[in-house]
Amino acid sequence: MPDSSLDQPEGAKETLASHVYDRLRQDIISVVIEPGEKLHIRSLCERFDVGLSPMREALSRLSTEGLVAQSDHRGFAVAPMGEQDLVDLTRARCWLNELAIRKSIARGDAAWEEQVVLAFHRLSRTPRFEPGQEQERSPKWEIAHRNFHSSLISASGSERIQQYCEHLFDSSERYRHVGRKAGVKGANRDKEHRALMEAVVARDADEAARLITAHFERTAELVRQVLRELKR
Amino acid sequence: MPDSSLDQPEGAKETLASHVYDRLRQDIISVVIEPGEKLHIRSLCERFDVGLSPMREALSRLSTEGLVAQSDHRGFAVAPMGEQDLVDLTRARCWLNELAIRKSIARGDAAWEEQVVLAFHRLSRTPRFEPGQEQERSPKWEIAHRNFHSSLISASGSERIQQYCEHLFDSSERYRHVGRKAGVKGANRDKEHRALMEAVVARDADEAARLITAHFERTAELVRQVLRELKR
DNA sequence: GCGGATAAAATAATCGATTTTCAAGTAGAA
DNA sequence: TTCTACTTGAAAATCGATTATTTTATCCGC
Repeated sequence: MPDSSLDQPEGAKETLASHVYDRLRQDIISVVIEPGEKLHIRSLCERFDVGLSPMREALSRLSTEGLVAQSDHRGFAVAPMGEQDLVDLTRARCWLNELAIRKSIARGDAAWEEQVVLAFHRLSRTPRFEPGQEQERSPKWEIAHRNFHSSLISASGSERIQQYCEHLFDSSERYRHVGRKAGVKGANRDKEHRALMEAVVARDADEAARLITAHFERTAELVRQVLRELKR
Repeated sequence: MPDSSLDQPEGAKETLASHVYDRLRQDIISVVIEPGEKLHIRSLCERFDVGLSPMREALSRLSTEGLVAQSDHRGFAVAPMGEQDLVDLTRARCWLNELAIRKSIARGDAAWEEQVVLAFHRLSRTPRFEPGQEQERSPKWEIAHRNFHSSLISASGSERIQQYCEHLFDSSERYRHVGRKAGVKGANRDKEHRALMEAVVARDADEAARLITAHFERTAELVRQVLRELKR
């Protein structure tokens, strides 16, 4: 029985805990659940139709990851979001990705270069929205976007650095979703991606570093404005 | 209220899960449990005298942290160690700490400087070994050591970057313990720490970056040799 | 003897009842 | 009225039994 990702992607193999972890994680990142919201275990169990143990395990994992805040004997809550946190996150993201892309350009071979070009191509060919629903971003686009950014730094020479970058990417995704919900458009995102790809092909580390930082800071700036308005 | 790690770390407040997490974590970092060793839940429950749920929760947290490897339906095992992993880890550590110390020197104020000086002083005043047992490193020294390295990067401007650095520090601690067990001496470690402190006070970013990288690479080199011999 | 299928044992994952803990609300005293 | 001590209800944490899965052992047919 090959698991067909159509009917039951979370079919037979995975553990319930893993499954529920993925689902809850997605809900938090997509801001389906509000930041700061209390996570009552019982309600979650009901919602996902599992027992306490797997639910608890999922929450534990998410809490070491920083998406959920845990305090002993007082349960779990979705990690709060705020302007200060966004500043912290954006800095870490800029610095780490700049570092990683420089190292990648220095160490990456032709195969890496091709990987970046390919990832860019796929991203540019993926529509940002599903033909039906214009307000929800296409999951396919999100995956392609993720892959593109991942490819840029995949030759850095340290698996861990990449892991950290991906972790930061996911954390940012939460903020991007807040922006999207408020109607912020990433207007010339495509152009920025193209420029990044071209800098890689040209092996221009300084330019790539400049671009990636600008790319992140521009997005963060848009979200910051939304956060300011929400607070009022 | 500094933690009373002497009398009763497992006071009244913590949950069992948190407590057992701390204990197991320490055992893994100190290489009391061999890398790669299978972690049979039942045995662990017996060992720490808790039920399955808290044990499972502790293991879950450790697995997102990377100290324990989890595979669905096949249980948990201590994360393996190897030369390749050490290379990856050391690179990440050098790059991230260099970055963080540069940012700290650029942004840190006088208070930060004083903090570094103080942390160094305390470290230099802490004996590396407990007067009785010469082969086990003093926990107090380890804490002071950790604090010193933490202080160096505490003005970087991003909480997350610091968290990553501390995470890497802990991962390295495992390798250092392997070295220590094999009788490797960190001969002029003290001198290196002093030089780092002085570079900070002199606000010499290039020198500090050079020193921190050298510091990590030297330690890694010693451990690498031990790993080579163990493999044979 | 060897390889593949089947059965048995071991171990992980899950559930739901039970225990423990926290905190909001209430009553009594100053 | 205000403060403290007690009560009580809600929620989290834990346990041990049960279920599902993997791994090991065994048995036949070749």
